Amino acid sequence: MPNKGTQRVTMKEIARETGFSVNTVSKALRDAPDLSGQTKRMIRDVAKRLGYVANNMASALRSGYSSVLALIVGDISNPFFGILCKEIEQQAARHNYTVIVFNTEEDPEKEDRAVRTALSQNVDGVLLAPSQNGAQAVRLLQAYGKPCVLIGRYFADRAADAVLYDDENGGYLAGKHLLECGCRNLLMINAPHNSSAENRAKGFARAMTEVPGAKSRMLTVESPLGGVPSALRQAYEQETIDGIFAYSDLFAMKAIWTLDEMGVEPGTVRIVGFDDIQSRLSLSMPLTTIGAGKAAFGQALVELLMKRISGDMSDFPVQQVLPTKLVVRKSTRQES
Amino acid sequence: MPNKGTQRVTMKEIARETGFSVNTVSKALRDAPDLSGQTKRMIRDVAKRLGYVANNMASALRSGYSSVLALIVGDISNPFFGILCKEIEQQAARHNYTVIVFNTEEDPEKEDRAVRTALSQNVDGVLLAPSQNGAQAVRLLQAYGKPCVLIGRYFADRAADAVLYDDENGGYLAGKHLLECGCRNLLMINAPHNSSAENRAKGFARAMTEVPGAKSRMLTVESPLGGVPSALRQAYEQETIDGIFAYSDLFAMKAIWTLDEMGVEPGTVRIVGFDDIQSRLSLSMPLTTIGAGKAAFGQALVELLMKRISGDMSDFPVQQVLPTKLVVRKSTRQES
DNA sequence: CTGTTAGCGCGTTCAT
DNA sequence: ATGAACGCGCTAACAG
Repeated sequence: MPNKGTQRVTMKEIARETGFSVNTVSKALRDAPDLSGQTKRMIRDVAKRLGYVANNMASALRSGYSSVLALIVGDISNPFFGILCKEIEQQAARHNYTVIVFNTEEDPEKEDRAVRTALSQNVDGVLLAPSQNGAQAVRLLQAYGKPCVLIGRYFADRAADAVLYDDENGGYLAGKHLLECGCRNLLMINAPHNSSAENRAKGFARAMTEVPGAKSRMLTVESPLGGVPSALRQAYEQETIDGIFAYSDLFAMKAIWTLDEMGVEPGTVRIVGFDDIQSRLSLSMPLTTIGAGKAAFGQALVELLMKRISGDMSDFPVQQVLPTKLVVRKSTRQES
Repeated sequence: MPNKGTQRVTMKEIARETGFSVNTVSKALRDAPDLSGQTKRMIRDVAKRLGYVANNMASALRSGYSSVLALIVGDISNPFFGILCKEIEQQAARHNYTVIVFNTEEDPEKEDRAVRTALSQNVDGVLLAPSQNGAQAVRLLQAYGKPCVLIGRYFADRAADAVLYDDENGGYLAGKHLLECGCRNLLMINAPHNSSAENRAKGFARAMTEVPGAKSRMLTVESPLGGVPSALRQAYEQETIDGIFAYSDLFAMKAIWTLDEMGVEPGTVRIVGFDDIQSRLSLSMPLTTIGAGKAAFGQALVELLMKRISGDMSDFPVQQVLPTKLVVRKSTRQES
């Protein structure tokens, strides 16, 4: 076992080198207010010279704060979460925090393991995109008094903090846009039961009521997308479709490609997605979508969690809602 | 400060509850070989009943092993790294390891900070996708004796472990395929100076030598992709182009969309990318590409790092190369 | 098989 | 303004 992981240079050595006590070294490096500037400077110079790197485990063990957050999502390779992960990591870094990532695959057991591992790592807080059964994970975290903010979803009891998109409005904007494009036979391809899927469907349905003669159906497809092609083929054969609202941009792209493979003339079916991942990926998808700021989202998540960690907040759960807006691209424009 | 992050239940309490010493509890929970099965079972039952969660910081402080890895990449929101991150997280979990993520934005300063933070978190090892100046980060890690495996790139001295794709062969396959499609005026859109970009270009150039009359140019574009459109427009105006080999699928998609915006007839220019991100993202990009297994890549990275951590390996640096293959899709097929 | 002793590196508390 | 003593929770090394 050659690499013991232990730091080479410790405060003890800096103390020996400078003649001060370990305690004084500790204070100097943390910029405590009751030390002379000269002492601080000297100690820091020596620390730098020796290549001192703080041992966060020791500091965490003693202080009770680890400066680590957990990010628990279904699938970090999903571009939406990838973008979000980056924003979160950067916001966390601003607060001198580090981020551990877990994938749950939407599997309650893996989610549970992720939460336990996070607790075991003494994370100061958790950002959780819960699976359908995620309420259990939330209860576990709450039982351990660990601050937790939900990502984009909430549960019926609304007992946990959450940062959300205005899904209902997003769904409404999507439906309204498709109707304004002249579509009358609409299909929503939705994800399975969760709060954001429900609200998007609700807003979409509301838009439908505003135009007489508009017909719409809904199709629910298991993530991860495997079911889109067959479901869409079936729906398309049953009845004509001239507009699709998809739960996410990934669903929408799958739909576009499926229609292409089915030989449907481009421009026949207008499509709207959700998330606007393309604006950040340079993926160049010409897809109309419901945009929702991901930088603001990540920032809101981290800020809320930080407030919970520092404890300067009332104990009532907070659900913060971020606005959504329509972004028009080629997938709903007339093919000329 | 209401949440001290400290675990509620400690080994001490389990010891009190069971009548055993703290040490015996520790051994039982770690499944040490020198305890009676009965004792172990009893202790574990009590631990479970009390909801015990191990405190990994304390364990790490004492043992010198944190069971944490650092993953340092340019941009985790890049789908390639998103997919890789997921693979790595899952492989790490198999070894009871946890992954901390850092984004460097290809900025040497951020890269340096990431390495220092990782050291400070006592990670047992680092997986690093180095920036152009990343050799410095590697030296820092080596100076601290911290195991490190490079992701997809290496430096001239080859002094660090690395897992690589067979970039040279990938470039060759791409070039050969375009030539076989009948293209004779080729363009490679490459990323700035790094080992994988160079090797892809080398293989591509080799393919060009095999067909008399084939003409090819190379264009180098700064990541993150911003420059592709203008560079491509300029190149296209200068001279005719009937085939493009792009450094990555992201570059390729940007190129496709740019050509579309330029009003170039679809099918006029055949395009080959690199990475095959679409097979994993369900992104449904009909893009011919050089495929390179990402599951195998993640696994090789983690396995190699684990071997370094456990120390059962010779000290010579290892460069492991994974095969690449051609994946033909619509972007190089004849538009009928 | 089980208990005792010691200490990982640091922060807190109190004394000076 | 600085230092000494103590302990965070756990594991290593030994003793029995």
